[in-house]
Amino acid sequence: MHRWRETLIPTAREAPTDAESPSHILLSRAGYIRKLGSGIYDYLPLAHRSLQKISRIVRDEMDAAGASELTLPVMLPIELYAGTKRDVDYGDLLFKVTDRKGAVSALGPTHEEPITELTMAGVTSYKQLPLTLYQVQTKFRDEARPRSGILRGREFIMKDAYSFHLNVDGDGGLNQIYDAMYRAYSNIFTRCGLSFTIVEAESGPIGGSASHEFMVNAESGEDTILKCPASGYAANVEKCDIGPRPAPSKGYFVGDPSGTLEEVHTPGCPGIEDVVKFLKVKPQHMLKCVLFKVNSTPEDLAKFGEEYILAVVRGDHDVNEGKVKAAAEVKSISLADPADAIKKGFAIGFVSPRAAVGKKGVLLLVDRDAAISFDDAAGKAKFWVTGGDKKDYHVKHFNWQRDLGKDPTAKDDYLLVTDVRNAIAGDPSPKDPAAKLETGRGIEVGHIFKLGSKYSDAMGFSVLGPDQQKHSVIMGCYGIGVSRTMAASVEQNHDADGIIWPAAIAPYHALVVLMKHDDPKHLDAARSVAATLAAAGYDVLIDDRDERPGVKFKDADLIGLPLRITIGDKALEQGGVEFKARNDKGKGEVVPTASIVEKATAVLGPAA
RNA sequence: CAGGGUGUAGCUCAGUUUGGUAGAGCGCGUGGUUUGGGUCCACGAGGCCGCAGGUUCAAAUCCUGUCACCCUGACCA
Repeated sequence: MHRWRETLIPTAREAPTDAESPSHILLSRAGYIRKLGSGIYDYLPLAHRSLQKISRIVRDEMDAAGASELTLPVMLPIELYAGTKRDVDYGDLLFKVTDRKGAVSALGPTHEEPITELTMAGVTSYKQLPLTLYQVQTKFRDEARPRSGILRGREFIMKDAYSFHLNVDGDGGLNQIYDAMYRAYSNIFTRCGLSFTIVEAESGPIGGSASHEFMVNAESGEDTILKCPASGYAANVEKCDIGPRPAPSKGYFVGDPSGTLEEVHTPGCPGIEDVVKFLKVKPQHMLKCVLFKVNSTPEDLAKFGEEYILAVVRGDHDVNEGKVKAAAEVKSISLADPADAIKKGFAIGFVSPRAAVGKKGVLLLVDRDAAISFDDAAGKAKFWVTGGDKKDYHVKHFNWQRDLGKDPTAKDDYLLVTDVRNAIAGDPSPKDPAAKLETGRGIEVGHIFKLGSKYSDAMGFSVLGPDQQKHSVIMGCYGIGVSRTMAASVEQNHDADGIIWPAAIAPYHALVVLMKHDDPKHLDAARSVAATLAAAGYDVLIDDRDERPGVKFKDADLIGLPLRITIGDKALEQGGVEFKARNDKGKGEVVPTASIVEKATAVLGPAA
């Protein structure tokens, strides 16, 4: 039981100018967080309590899943990351500090290397596996652009877990623990009282094969997720496959032109949107051409020379980098540097599929929806607008067969029709072609990976198996953004007046509001109600400030505790207190003091 | 990293064009008033005008440099 005047809850009418997302605005206004630098925040007492509650649930479920908590250093010798080349792969994302001797340390962004380094020292036999270790700790990442308050900070609290196995399958194998973590994560976010979606995901620079993301459903989320209503399939847009799309009746690329190829002057219109406005065409009649450079190894570079990929999708679609990589069968690509590309003869901003023809080492990948000439739906030739391949020019009536500069229907290693775009709402589901994908937005709060032996191989971690042979240790890793979960909850659960906490992660369960902070009768009633609730296992904050009722009610809504109990003359005269749940619209009801715990339990659920 | 923008009181912002004693609202303190949804009144405290140079009799204001922060994109658990 705490009293408002004894703690620090600096509520404010106005949010800092730089706060834009709901969680940033509300957590700032309600006195939970304060910015100290770009992506660096103070967690004030209320935030601290909420974070502790989330952490407690996380620890509870991790322990139940057989994981053991430990604490690794935050400051790590850079050599540890050099060994797995992640000092390069992570690049500027890695914070570095230099000591007085000039030795460089990284501030841990995630701990695959140090946990492997630790484990390989003590684990030498398959008999010691499987092993799952975790920690809850502040992580550091020098984000290119921190944003949205604590949703993407440079310093944040994360639970990271790592598992070690002899095998992928079977008892004690990676798959078994991965599934256990999957269940633990589901339990964690369910217990936190959040609405979430589990999606298939790309594994990113951490690497590995399978991975799932746990997304808190929120319109303000940065990630787009797609769901199949029939099969239950859900995936991040970065990963989402598209079900079979019917080929055009005449075949890909086949069909007569819609008219004479016409060059049009489009000054200062490199983007699809600019052209759409300028020429008054619809984006679905444009071919969007995106140029990627293959990041070759020195060996590949010597063998194949510089390689480019030109991905073509319809103007209203987006290119999916992962699909481009997969289709081209290369490991790493990046958007071509414009200056570089222009030197190579690509008029960036005004590129058409023709730009890929007649150059060495350029692969042309055409999305199925872009590779048509006869529009079956419209029953006539498809009208295409695309780049003019010189600055400030586009062309109308582009026809694949007539204008590409080579026969697109001929078999050709450098031209491929495939799926290279992001899935959108309405696309056929990959798991049930009859069903249509639906979209939603989410905030990634958890991510689980099957790493395989990427790190153990890089660091030489193997154990002796029952067959007397050395085996690379198989790993999995599992992260939860603890501070991000707190912010995501606010993004998902708030209204115009403030935060609405799920009971499980609210800093306190109940706020006891004293109408007259200096009236002994009120004080006694407040203490007695608070003590009763505390005895029942609930956390209580008493607003004992010398403020007018309006201020207290506004602040109560703002800080968002699930239950508000008001001690005032009105209710006291009726022999009770006023009881109101944060998500109730009304003004509350008077309940007898004796039934407070019962009423509270109905709103909050049983005390933890 | 590219483009755009902002740094003045704890917070939100005027003042900069045209150089001349540092301003408002909220918040804070004191006194009064009010007392169930951000009362009202009076008085008061609070500023290295991001930092460093320069121009000038005089710089928040003009010039140069620099740092920090924000937005869009690129990138990203």
